[in-house]
Order: sequence, then structure tokens, then C-alpha cells
Amino acid sequence: MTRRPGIDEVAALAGVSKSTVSRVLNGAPHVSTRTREAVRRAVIQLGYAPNQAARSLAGHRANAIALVVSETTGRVLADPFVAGVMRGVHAELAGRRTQLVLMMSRPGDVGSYLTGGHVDGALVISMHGHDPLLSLLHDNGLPVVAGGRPLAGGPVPYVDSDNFTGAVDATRHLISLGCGRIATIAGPTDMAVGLDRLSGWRRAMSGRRTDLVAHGDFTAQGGASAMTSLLTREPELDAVFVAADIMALGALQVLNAHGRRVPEDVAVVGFDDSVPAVPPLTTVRQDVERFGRMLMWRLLAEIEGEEGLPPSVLLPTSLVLRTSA
Amino acid sequence: MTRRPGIDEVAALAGVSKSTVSRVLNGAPHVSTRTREAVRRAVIQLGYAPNQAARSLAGHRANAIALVVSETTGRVLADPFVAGVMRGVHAELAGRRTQLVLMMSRPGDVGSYLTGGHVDGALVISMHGHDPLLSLLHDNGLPVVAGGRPLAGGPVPYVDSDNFTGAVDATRHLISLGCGRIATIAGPTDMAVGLDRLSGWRRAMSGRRTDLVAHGDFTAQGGASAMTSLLTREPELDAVFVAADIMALGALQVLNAHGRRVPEDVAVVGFDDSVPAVPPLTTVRQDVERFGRMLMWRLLAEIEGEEGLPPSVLLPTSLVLRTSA
DNA sequence: AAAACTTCTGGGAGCGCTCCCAGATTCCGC
DNA sequence: GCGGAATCTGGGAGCGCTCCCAGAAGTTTT
Repeated sequence: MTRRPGIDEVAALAGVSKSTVSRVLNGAPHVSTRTREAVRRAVIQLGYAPNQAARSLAGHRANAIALVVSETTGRVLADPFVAGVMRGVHAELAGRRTQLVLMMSRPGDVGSYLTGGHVDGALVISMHGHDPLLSLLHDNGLPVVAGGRPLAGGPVPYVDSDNFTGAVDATRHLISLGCGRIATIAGPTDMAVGLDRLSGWRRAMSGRRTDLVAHGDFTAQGGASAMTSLLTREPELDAVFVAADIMALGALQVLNAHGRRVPEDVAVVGFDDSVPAVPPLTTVRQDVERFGRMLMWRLLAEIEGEEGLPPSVLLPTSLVLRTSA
Repeated sequence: MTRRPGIDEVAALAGVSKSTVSRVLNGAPHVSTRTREAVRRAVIQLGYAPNQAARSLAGHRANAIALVVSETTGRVLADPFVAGVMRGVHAELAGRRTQLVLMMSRPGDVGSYLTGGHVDGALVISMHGHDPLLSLLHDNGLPVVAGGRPLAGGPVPYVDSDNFTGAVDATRHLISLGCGRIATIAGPTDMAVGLDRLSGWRRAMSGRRTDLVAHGDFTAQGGASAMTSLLTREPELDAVFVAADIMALGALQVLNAHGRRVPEDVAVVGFDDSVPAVPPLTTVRQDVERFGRMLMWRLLAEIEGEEGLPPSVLLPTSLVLRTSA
């Protein structure tokens, strides 16, 4: 294996200076077509690939973007949501010479790395509670976009699904089905996504009984416990809006164990459209890949310093009717 | 926001040369304790963080490792297996100054990037068929470890779960239950994991009827189709070993639709221990996080040029008894 | 007590690019 | 034609580190 060629070799072969090669490589203006072509040929002939480290060093740019997933959320990576977002993020990056660096934040240790100039921007997803990471990064001048509305508010732009409206739609569907005792299994109260979906349910339920609320932690296990508690409090309930498909799975299991038929005895609507279930789950779909693309697009715009961008973006959701409700 | 401090500032503050600071930073020998401490203090006081680009450039090291997921597998990222592996990989990297760069390979475009010297090594997971990427990287002298046995064989070391033995255990369990007509929903034939689990089933079934095989593509959808086909071919089947939990979900759905009770009429065993199901699935568990840690450990050893390493590692699996069989 | 090491430290030459500056060439309009 | 602008190109100074080399200080050997 011979040494990889450098920019000077390309320059020599093309019969130009390395400045010119650099211009061609970076698509700078003021290069004649003849020269440009000569350089292109030389690049291909030598199989030249620019050295990222040198580019970063000389160009004061890292050519890398961090995708931060908070590790306290542990299994969150297994979440189809996160996976889909990753795909979208990656797709939006295609064609750029930018690397995606994956980080799992143990609170504290990530901040200094990120503000240390190793990345040009950061995408922070699945935040819990009032994680100070966002403001830390923002205050250090690093372009940041949050995936999901930050509970703490603040100046950081974010992209989120319209959880509120999705929940309203789901609940209204349950109402239109003629259900009278509609419960909800809500998400944790320290995440905006949990809160927003609960608010949507409350909104749609206005004028009705809204005490049938149980909280789960976005796991099947949590959904099961919540369902059990709900069933104890109100054995006659005939519908439940579950704030996440994965929790719906647990709920379905409990409903089944208690001899309730779905949807005959109890109608169930989930959220996410992320898991296959028996019976097929009526749910609120969010386009996670689009979510990811939008996130990345927004961050790139932020990095390039575009003006007049909307502070945040809400992506629409849609109700998918299947057999559980 | 003031400029980040450089190594010279640290050196000045500590009253030593930047060579010495570099030594301390890299844990090189021949530095007196006094000096070392002085440098440490200066680093903390200035909040100094070394510039990765400069280190890479000067040190002929990228300080980055690529995690390559083949994109043709599309939704593979959503796979709890991949997610778990990522967590493990990340955990093993903790404490090192090495970045994890996530790449999704569209066949072809990743190779040149990786061999271009941007990373010190690569982890390639969820390969399909005879993807030439592995040998391409290996031939270029890049340290590589595969997650999952490469179907094509070859000299690349790999880490895998003992899929064969896991399948044998699962099938034997079905036999010990007294089941007489045992089918299997196998994975795709272009992935070693699919093949190995099928071989395990065949091995355990030796002396019995082994024609009840249907293939799925590791999706719930695929599992459902396979189950339907199986039921058509042998309505009397009383057990099925499904090569992936996610396919078992689809199978369960079909079984349910056809009025078969699980486990009374048909016993079901899955593989992965990755999804919650109704009824709770008896399955073969693999410790995915350990898988990831092992992968990374192996790659780091490879990069450091350790000798006498086993070419590959097989991780044990265990049967988890729940109610589906 | 001198020689021969060993341990510690500083100096400085790059690593392979980008980007600023200045010079050369071409293109206009009057 | 000629001045001035626009277009094109090369030279070279860094970017912030690592690592080699050589010298200073301290230790052991003969």
C-alpha cells in the first residue's frame, strides 16, 4: 500500500498550484473550465481524497456534526423514533462532506467536548426534564437544534411533531366512536412529548370526565402497569388513548389478561405508528424520517447563519385507522 | 466568547514547553510528578481541550472509528439489536478520546471514505449477502471487525451470537414440550444469522420432519406471510420456532386470526428477546450490549496490533421461558 | 572521580490543507 | 488604444498539535 497522494501531487499532475486545486475542490469561483477539468482528471487518476484533519485545522471548521442522545434515557436508542430520526438526519447530510458523530450524553461530560470546537453544530434529541445541556451549548455559541420541544423553553430552535393535535385527533376519534369512558395512558411528566399528548387528550375531552389518567414511562412495562391501575379505578372504561405504541402493547396485554376484547369492549388508540401489534393498532402516525431531515436541515441553516428562520417547526401527524379502535 | 486556549497557553501558564504539555496529555513516560501536576492544573484552569484536528494531522491518527450500518437493510437502525450494539460499542469507547462516526453505507460510496484515512478502524454490522465492503476495507489495510458472521467467510474477524446453539436450544425445548409438528420461520438466506438459526433448528430436528420451513425478512409483515403459508401447508402444526421476535409478532397475529391459541394449540419460540408480545414470548436471549462492547474491544485490540487474538468470538445465548411455549 | 546511563525537558520541523495577498491575464467601454 | 475592472493563478503563512533530536540534570557503575 503506497502513501495516499496529497494535494501537491494532484497539483503537479494537473500542472497547477495547490491553491487552484483547493479552489476546485471547494467549488470556489474564478477557476477556468479548462483548469477545473484538468484538476478533476488528476484527482480521479490519483484517487485523491482530501485529508479531513488538515481541512478542519486550516479551515477552522470541524466538518462534523454531533447527534446527541441523552443516555439517561437509556434504551432510547432502541426507540424506533430515534432510529427513524437518525435515518432522516443522515439522509439530509448525504452529499455533504460532513460527518455525523454519535454521542450519548452522560450529563456533564459531553458539554465540554462539544463546545471544544470539535463539531460545527449539534442536534440534541430526546431530552428529559430541564437538562442544562441545551442552554450550555447555546450560550457557548454552538449552533444547536433540539429534536422535540425543550421543556425549559429557551432560545434554542426545535423541531417537533404536533403532538397536541395528534392527541386531539386520536381522542376525538374515540369520542366519535361513541365511547363514554375514555381514559389515557400518558407519558412521563418530565418530557414535553408526554405533556403535549396529555394536553391534547384533555382538550378533546373538555366537558367530559378527565380523571382517568395514568402515567407510563414509554415502555411496554409501564403501559401495562398504567392499564392495570386504570382498570382498577374504572372497570367500566371503554376506550383508552395511549401516548405511545410501545405502551399500548403493554396495555393490550393487560386488557387481554382481564378478558377485555379490543376493540369491542375497549377501543385503543396509540401514538407513533411504530410497532406491530395484535390486533393492529389504530394510532397517530408521525413521519420520523422527515422529522430527522427537518432537524438537520434546520441545523445546517443555523450553521450557515441564515436569517429569518422560524424559531421552531411543528410537523403534522395523521390518524391511521386500523382495528383496535 | 474568547478564543479557546491552545497548548502554548497551557505551557506558558504551567511554565514548561509545549512538548511537555503534550507528553502529559498523552500519558507519555519521563515526566516528573511535579511537572505533571503543574500541567494538569493549568489545563483545568484554562479549560483547555486539545484540538482533535491538529492531533490527527500531526499524529497520523484519526481518533475516530466508524460504525457502518448497511443502508440497504433500511429500517435496520430501528432494530433493537442494532440499537443495543450501538450502546455497547459506545460504552466500550467511554474514556477514550475516540469519536464514533456513524455511517450508513449505500454500497460503494463508503469504501473510499473509510480507506481515505479518516478513521482508524471500522465496525461493520448487519451485512447482507456477499457485500464486498468488508474485503475492500481489509485489503486496504484498515482494521475491521464484523458484527455477525460474514457470509462470504474471509479473513475479517467477527463477533457473533451463537445463533446455531440458540436455535438448537429453542427447538429442543419445543420437542421436550411434546410437540410433534414443529415448523420454523427462518430468516433471509442471504444473512448468516438467518442461515445459522435455521441450521440449529435442522440439527435439533434431525430424525424428524424438516420440511416445514418458511422464510421471512425479519419484519412483522414477513413473519405474518410466512405463518400464513405454513398454516396452509400444515394446518395441524403445533409449534413454530421463529428466527426473530419481530417476525414472531406477525406470526402471533396470524395464529390469532386463524383461531389458534398460543401456547395451547401452537407453541411459539422467538429469538432476540427484543419485543414485548401478547402472550409474553418464550425466546432466545442474546446480550446485545455485550455484543457491542465485545465488538469494540476486538477492534481496539486489532488497531493496537495485539497478537494472538482469536479470529472470531461467539457469544452465548440463553433460553428465556415465558408463556408462548 | 570520571564514564556511562537514565530520566527529564525544550526546540523546532513538519502534518496537509485553507485562505489572504499580490501578480498576471483577459475583458470592457469610451 | 488605454485605463480600470473583472477574472484567473501562484506563493506562502499559518492552523495547533506530535514527535524526533539533542541537551541538561540526576544516578549508577567502574
